[in-house]
Amino acid sequence: MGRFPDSRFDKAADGGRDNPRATGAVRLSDVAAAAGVAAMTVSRALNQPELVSERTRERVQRAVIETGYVPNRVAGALASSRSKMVAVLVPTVAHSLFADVVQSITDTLAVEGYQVLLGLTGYQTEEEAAVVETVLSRRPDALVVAGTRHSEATRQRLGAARIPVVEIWDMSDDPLDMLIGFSHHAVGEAVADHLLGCGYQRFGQAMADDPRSHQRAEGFNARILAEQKARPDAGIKVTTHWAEIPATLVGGRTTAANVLAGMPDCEAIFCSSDTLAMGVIAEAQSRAMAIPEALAVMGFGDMSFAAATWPALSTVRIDGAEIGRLTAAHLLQRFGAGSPDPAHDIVDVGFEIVARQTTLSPRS
Amino acid sequence: MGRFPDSRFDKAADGGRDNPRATGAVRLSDVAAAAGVAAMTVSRALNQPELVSERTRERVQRAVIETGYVPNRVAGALASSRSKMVAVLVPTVAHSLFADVVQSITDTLAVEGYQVLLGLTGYQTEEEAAVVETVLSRRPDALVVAGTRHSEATRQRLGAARIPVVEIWDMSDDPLDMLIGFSHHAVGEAVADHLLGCGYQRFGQAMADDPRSHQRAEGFNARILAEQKARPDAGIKVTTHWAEIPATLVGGRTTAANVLAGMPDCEAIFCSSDTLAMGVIAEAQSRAMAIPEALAVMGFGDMSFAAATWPALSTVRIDGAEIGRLTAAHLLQRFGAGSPDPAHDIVDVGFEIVARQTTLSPRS
DNA sequence: CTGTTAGCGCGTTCAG
DNA sequence: CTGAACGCGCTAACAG
Repeated sequence: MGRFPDSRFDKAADGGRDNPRATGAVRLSDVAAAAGVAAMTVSRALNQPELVSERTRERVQRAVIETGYVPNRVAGALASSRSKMVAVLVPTVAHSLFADVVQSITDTLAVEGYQVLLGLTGYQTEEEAAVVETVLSRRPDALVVAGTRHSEATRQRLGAARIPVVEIWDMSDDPLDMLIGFSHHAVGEAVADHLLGCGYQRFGQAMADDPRSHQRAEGFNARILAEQKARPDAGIKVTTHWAEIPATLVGGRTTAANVLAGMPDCEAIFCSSDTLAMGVIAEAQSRAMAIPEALAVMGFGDMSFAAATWPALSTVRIDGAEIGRLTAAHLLQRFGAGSPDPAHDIVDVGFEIVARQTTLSPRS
Repeated sequence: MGRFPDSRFDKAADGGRDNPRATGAVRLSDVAAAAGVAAMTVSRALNQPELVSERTRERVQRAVIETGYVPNRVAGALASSRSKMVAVLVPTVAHSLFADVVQSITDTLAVEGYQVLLGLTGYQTEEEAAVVETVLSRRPDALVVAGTRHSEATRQRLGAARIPVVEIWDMSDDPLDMLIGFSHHAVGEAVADHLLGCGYQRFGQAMADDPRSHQRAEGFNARILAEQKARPDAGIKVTTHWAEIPATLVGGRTTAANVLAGMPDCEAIFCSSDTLAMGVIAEAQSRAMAIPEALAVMGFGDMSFAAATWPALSTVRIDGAEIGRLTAAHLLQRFGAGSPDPAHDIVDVGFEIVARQTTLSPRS
């Protein structure tokens, strides 16, 4: 009582209601009374209208509007053990890649009446464990998590939760449950192959210092080194520089400067994200280096904007929106809301240069 | 039963538990039994440890680990009518401005044990109404909403919800409850004053077609037109072009092209967001127009990255993170977690060029 | 400091 | 097609 200074938070100030209660909110039974039916009938009229006669349905709807009833899904969730919430765990939402994922999942689930419970894990496994626990305490109906590297505690909790779990944005031989992702190592390889195919020989990397960027860098380097061995006299070389996370334009610019300081004749720079690529491009512009004539820039993420801006910019494209949509579709399928078409178990994540399919593998 | 094809979703397959139940999850009473105490004691040991003797507390903690108990906050929320959730409603999360807000609020609330229920409203009042209703059905403890223009239905529901409501990112003479914002009209005016002060005379605007950008454009135009009247022979002119939402780099580039087509001698362009500004800069670069010598670019949002990239780029800066932190701080204060310092009712939203304070005005 | 009782508001189940 | 009883898992309020 009186936790808040102003009267609107005093529960006693419930106004002219007949039966003032703790929350002061309109309940199902209030609507039922107004409509002259049982509470259960109101519940049905709202959730399974087809089971209720049209006449009662109308009376209920009128009563709902009259009373200003807003269903209490907390109670509903407890009674039915279905929360209509999906937890979405991403490292950060302040990065366009993940922001797009969250946007897309949210939009898609909203259509089916699901809501998103957001969990931001940072890039640390430890923090993820804490977020997983809090999030699971809300009993979401499903959980989407970016990344496949989890602490043992997280794996256990996620297993015990007995809900569909979808790992996205990475590859794994041992998925927790379902997986919609791709190999970042393969992305790096594909980028290297592409650039080698273009005839470039002196490469720089401007990579964010996060686990998945490291994988892309490794894939890239592996291919470059292999080519060095295959053609030892071709003058192929590569240098890698790291940008602090979160990746920013400034970070991209600084890292580009570092790359060019160490390798002034660098021909092409591979960046771990679109944001960094923009920074690299900025640095190039400020040095009056034409793109891509003097310096080719390779991004990662949905760089359609950059591609349109600098037409010659090559880009590995992963459509975050599309990943989101697929994710949601699969979740819904598991919920029984979609068609159980087995063909949907094969997912093309939408690479432009790299195209790789992953299989949904429900835990046995 | 059997809604899911694989057995892990069959509730009967509860395994070797002594007392298989609907959800199959460990309950408070299970922990209580394991610890040899009453359920209530476990609840207290977890939520108000200071009220429990150290010895029982330890026994409980051991039992929690043993059983792998994850609290059910759905039940907790129903019983206590405190959900420990804060709803955050923004038009989109696929825009750096709002993504930063969400990131910041989430981080800050997490420290106090609150979680974010995300609601994406699009830019439409109508959609907002629907999102408000669904979100309120989860009974959040508070609600943060971007913008001050709401439908009548929304205003009513928000009022009836009897929770703290914080409007952010805009100004209003008639706030629903609390308000942490600023006037977009004033931002436009300040930008115009700044550019006029720099001696520019021929202005373009590249604005996103959303309500708040319109306000900034109006403020800008109002000042420019006033100056025109004051100095009719100074050759001051202005042209405004709109970019489709969501704002993209490509949109910025296209809009810049439109501006320059209609006003080839344009000296300065005011953009409604950092993203559009980046696109305008790109277009300028591709035309070999030096920035800011040939064309000055003015952004809006946290363009610290761009400022570092193009040092001469002027920018009205609103620190999204800071807004978030303030917002959260105020929420927590209302929750009783912060000090009820009345000085906190005055908030500086952190403009660099425009500095304006707003007052928190709890509804009477 | 600990335990007991009685709901929170709704959905499930089974009768009518 | 509609209704009544019961319980989801937890916490408020009180009693010891």
